[in-house]
Amino acid sequence: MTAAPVRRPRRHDPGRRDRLVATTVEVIAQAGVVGATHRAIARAADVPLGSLTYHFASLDELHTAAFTRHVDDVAPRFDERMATAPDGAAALEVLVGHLTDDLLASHRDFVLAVELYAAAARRPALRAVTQDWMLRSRRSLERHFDPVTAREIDAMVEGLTLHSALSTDPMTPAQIRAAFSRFAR
Amino acid sequence: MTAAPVRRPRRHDPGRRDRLVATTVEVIAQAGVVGATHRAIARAADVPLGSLTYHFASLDELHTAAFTRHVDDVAPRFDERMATAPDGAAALEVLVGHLTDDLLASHRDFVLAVELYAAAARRPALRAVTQDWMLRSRRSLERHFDPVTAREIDAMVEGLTLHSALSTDPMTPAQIRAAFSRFAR
DNA sequence: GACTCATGCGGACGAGCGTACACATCATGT
DNA sequence: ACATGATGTGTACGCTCGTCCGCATGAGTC
Repeated sequence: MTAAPVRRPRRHDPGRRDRLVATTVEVIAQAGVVGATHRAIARAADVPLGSLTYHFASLDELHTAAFTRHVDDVAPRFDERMATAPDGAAALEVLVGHLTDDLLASHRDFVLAVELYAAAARRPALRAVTQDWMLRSRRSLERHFDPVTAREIDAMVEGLTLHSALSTDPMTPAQIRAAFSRFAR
Repeated sequence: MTAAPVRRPRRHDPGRRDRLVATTVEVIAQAGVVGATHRAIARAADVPLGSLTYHFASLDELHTAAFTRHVDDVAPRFDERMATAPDGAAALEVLVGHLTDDLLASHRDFVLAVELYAAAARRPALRAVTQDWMLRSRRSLERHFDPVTAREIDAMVEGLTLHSALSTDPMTPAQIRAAFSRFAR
């Protein structure tokens, strides 16, 4: 009797490519771009190593696809929240919620943003992804504010996000609200 | 006649440790933390590979020393500039100059900042370095503004830096000046 | 001048990496 | 039923990496 070789059953898996991109986003969030190796991603997605080079020509391409996906996931949600605010004052209040509830709750999104910025500083493809994200945020804010103000608010959101995520002494919701109230008409 | 082995002359080099830290800062600025390997740093500093492990127990320790040095280099300069401003209005104008002249000119400092943030999200030692930097910036701003406003300005500087460095469409000095004027009393 | 030890040097080791590729499998069109 | 090509799998290659370590050197001390 020959021992049956331990063999993972072959799997027909349409949409694996998409699933790999989604998994890569999570691996980057957990281990950074530096930790998002072919092998780490393959392990996380439970696929063989060779599957990655089949679906993506290079690791860079996979990273880029992951960041692009993340932006395409986050930007529309932000836009939707901006769209539901009836006026500028409500929009500012949405921003307060965005910074207190969402971002503080998910270290994940902060890591993804900052990993993208660092990678974008060195890789033109990712710089384009970042610029797209910034532009979409500004467009969402322009639902309620003029372009110049929208840009200032966008910068403020970025800065407060950083402070909230890395500070020992996070700002209170009241302080954040006060900061945004500078932009009220 | 035996060929003389090509041998770099041994060098007595006091302060090599400091020089290695300084070199590491530059390598990180050029190639990111990911590119700041023992070998890359040794090459840049023109020292043999073994010298790095002699002076630093691990690569992490060297990276941390590099970021610490960078903060100790940048923070006092910012504080000095704030100290020379006679009043709040002048301080805001210093910030405009800081964002238009200094940061746009040196991609270097932007890369170092964003690399630090990304690394800090994962490594407690670097998080402490980042928090120290943030605190010192706020203290500098408190020379002219109350603590709450100082914090808001600090966040705005951070956000505008990001936008200036990564945007296709950088803000004009006039726009930056207008943004900071929201904090004038 | 002899001793000592901090410092400097170069090579080596094992691990993990990106990528390539030969082969297995199966959905699909005929 | 068969052919075909897209998809899935396992393994191997060459490379770079962090770290280690034996040895060389020479400044400082007596």
